[in-house]
Amino acid sequence: MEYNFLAVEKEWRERWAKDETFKAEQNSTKPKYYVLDMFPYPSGSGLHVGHPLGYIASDIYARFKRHQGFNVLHPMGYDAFGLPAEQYAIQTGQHPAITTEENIKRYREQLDLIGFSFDWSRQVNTSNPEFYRWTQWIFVQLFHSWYNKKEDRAERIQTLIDAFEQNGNLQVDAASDEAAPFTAEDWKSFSEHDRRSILLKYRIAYRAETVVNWCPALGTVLANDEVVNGVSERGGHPVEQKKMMQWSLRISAFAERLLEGLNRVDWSDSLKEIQRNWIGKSVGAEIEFPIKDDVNKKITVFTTRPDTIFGATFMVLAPEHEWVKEITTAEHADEVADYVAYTKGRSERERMAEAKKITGAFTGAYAKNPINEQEIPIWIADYVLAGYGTGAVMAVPSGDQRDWDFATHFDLPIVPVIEGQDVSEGADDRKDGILMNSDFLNGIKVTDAIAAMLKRVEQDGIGRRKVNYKLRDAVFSRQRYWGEPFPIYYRNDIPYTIDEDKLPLELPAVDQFKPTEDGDPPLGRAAKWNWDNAAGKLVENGEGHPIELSTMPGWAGSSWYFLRYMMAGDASRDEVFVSEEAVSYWKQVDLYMGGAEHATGHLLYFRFWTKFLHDLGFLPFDEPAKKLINQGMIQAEDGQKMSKRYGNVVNPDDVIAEHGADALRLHEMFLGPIEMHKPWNTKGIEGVSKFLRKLWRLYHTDGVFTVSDDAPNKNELKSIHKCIEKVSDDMERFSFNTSVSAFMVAVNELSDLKCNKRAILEPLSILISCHAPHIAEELWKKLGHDASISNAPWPKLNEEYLKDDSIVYPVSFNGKTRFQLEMPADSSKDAVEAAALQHEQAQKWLEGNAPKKVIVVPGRIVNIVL
RNA sequence: GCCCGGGUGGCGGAAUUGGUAGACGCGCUGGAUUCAAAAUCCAGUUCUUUCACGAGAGUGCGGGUUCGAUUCCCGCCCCGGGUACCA
Repeated sequence: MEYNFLAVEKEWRERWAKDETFKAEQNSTKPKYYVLDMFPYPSGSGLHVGHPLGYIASDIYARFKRHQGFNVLHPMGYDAFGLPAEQYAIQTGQHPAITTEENIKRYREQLDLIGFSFDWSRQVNTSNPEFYRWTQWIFVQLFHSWYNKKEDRAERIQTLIDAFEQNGNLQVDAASDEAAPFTAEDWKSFSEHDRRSILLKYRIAYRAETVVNWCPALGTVLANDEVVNGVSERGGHPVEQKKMMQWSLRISAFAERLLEGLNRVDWSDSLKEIQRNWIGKSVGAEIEFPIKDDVNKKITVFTTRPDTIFGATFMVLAPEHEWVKEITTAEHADEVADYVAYTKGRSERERMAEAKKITGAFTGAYAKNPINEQEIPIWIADYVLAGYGTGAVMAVPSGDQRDWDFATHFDLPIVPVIEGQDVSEGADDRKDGILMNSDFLNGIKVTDAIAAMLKRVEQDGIGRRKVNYKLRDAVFSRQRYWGEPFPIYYRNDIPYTIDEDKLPLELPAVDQFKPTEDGDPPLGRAAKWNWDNAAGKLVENGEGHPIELSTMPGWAGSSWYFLRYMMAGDASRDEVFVSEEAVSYWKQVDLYMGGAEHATGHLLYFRFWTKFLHDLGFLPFDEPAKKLINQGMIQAEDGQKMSKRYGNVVNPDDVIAEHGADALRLHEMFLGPIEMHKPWNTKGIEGVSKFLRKLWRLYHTDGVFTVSDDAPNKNELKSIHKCIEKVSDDMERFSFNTSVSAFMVAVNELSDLKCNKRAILEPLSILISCHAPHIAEELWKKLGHDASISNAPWPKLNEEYLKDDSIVYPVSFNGKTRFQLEMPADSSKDAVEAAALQHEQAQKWLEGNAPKKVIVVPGRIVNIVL
């Protein structure tokens, strides 16, 4: 009988579910191993064959770790809040909870077919109140915390209040919005309203008027990583810049630690590099330039090259800079006002599209170079960003291309300050060389000149060393329905948190999912969306206090979900977001598998929340995932992206119906290295199907299961141990494509040897069981085992069996292989050399001459140099 | 522009520390089995040249180091990803 994959796979799916084979132990003396996949957003179109690629790879590794005796946590869940379900709801009136539920059901069916070793008892669903109760709870902690720069950690807001009561805010070094200075006496005299307003500037979850990416079509704000090329990532709608009052999270306070932590995790270099660039650290100085006609007024610039200050021939302010109006002379007032109006009217898209267009206006004012008193004109231009540094730069056209372009366009002087600097065709930003035209820095190397200038700036009191980061605080509110409600109500416009024991604050019913007529978010439609704090419950609108109408963004739940999986279904699940016992046993994720597209979104926020929760003492680690692998994308066979739009989607269900789940798993791995993008290949699956049938035949004679208990011979042992060595090594390197070929080699060899011996076939089925678990379980059962193969110990390599009696040496002349020479394995170097030179073929190449040199690498090669 | 990856047969890819380039699979060619097909099995398959034995070339291109380079170094070209006035 041929292998009936349909029956076998169904049988094992059911048995694994019934026996809870992959349930992680909660109290275990075994070492733990945590394998996590990025959980999917359950979309309406279901999974295509590209989606499970990473899940298959992580599943193989999870199974391998089980064979090695680890207590493996390998969970799965759903990132269920999100825009598509809401867009669908707006169009159809169908509640997103219902469509989400249906989509989850479909996802689960598809996932189950593939034979993953997930522990479903721990599944999470971010849109479930049982889960988002804790997302809201973490938000409450973020609200009641501040960032203490002196201690370099997040702390409870009470330590800040204590500090204010003792010394006011003068001695406090916090990551905060600008707050006017006050003393302890002042603080004590403030009203509650004033105190709360001040504290809001310090909270890690704070509210502030910020310039946000507003998407009118979606009716919401978007985070920077949700905007791609000036349009929304989802839907491709135009995005404009708008000033709005929004909730933000103070991730920028963690910038340095987010950067430093990258050195302690085993993530791909490219991913770390993306995050480093996104965080964008630059070390330099702030230097003050007094204004010529008002020396008390100083413009502060940020520069990473203070050594080039003698090349600063003009100064540029962002059009939004607070002093533009004040310093502009009457003569240039109209021109400057026109330019400011022009830049305001430009959308983000236009700005990006016209990035090369050089525009600007002269203010008529001059600044004094604080080092040499030279007067330089002050311009405004939108190539200087208001939101970065100080919103003003000293322009050094000889060393900065943007300044060079600007100077060339407006005919401003360009002064080289480094010997050999060529500024005829463009700026020359060399970081080596000797300074010139630079007064006391002349003749000094760039690196030393930077140090010397920093010292001078600090001595003269005209500036300070300064580190800037590109990383902006994360806008945390969305004007949408399908997200976590903020556990916040407003008393006199001041936000207050809802008591922790009253959470979750569940999403209210609304008649429609659109914004209100007044332009309020959909939650503005809820009839009962006010809070009575004394009673601790929702009340009719008009009573109590209004509740926040925005909801949290899609990445809220995914920033901490990995912790929730650690909680088994025990009682403490309702008491804490994650218990101390659970987190001290499971600790960090050991292997995280997911797409690189989350580099600047999820993966940054996930690290940020972990650091925050660590600071507050909830977690014994501050990096969530020790190792991370980015699986590549599977493209359609035509090389395009797999998408409904192109009609080139391959559904795993169809592949499984035709070839089985084991074949799908093997084929996806066999396509190539896990991190690489690669096209799907429908034909290629025949190869792995054939392999599975051949494997089956190894255990069967004329369709009847036949295995012998005879002792294996040398060749058989060598074959299986070669496979053990190769596959064990491949597992540790996540090289799952090469292990598939190792299985094929072993099965081909054992078929040739007509081997049906238990001592060989038992370890073989264990080796294959991570990749092709269904067939392996069935063979294991036929071999007489009652228990699942998934806990069978991994076969042990015995190197004795790999050794050969003889070695075939390739003999090359001048590096070109000419013939083979078989020698006993224990032959000495000299014996190999002598045999090679005496070989009849050697004579032909030597042509009677003596070789110049003979190189013998024992066990490897012989090279004869003529 | 800048920063990361990558470039190997008709195709996907292998070669882990510098040591026989092309494992394994797909495709293709020929054969066995079969009434026929499916399935299975056997042989071949980098290119050029040769009836063949063999010989020559060959890992994007050009140089270098080395007895020996897909692997290390220098300079270019192309493809993919990230980022974009971040001073």
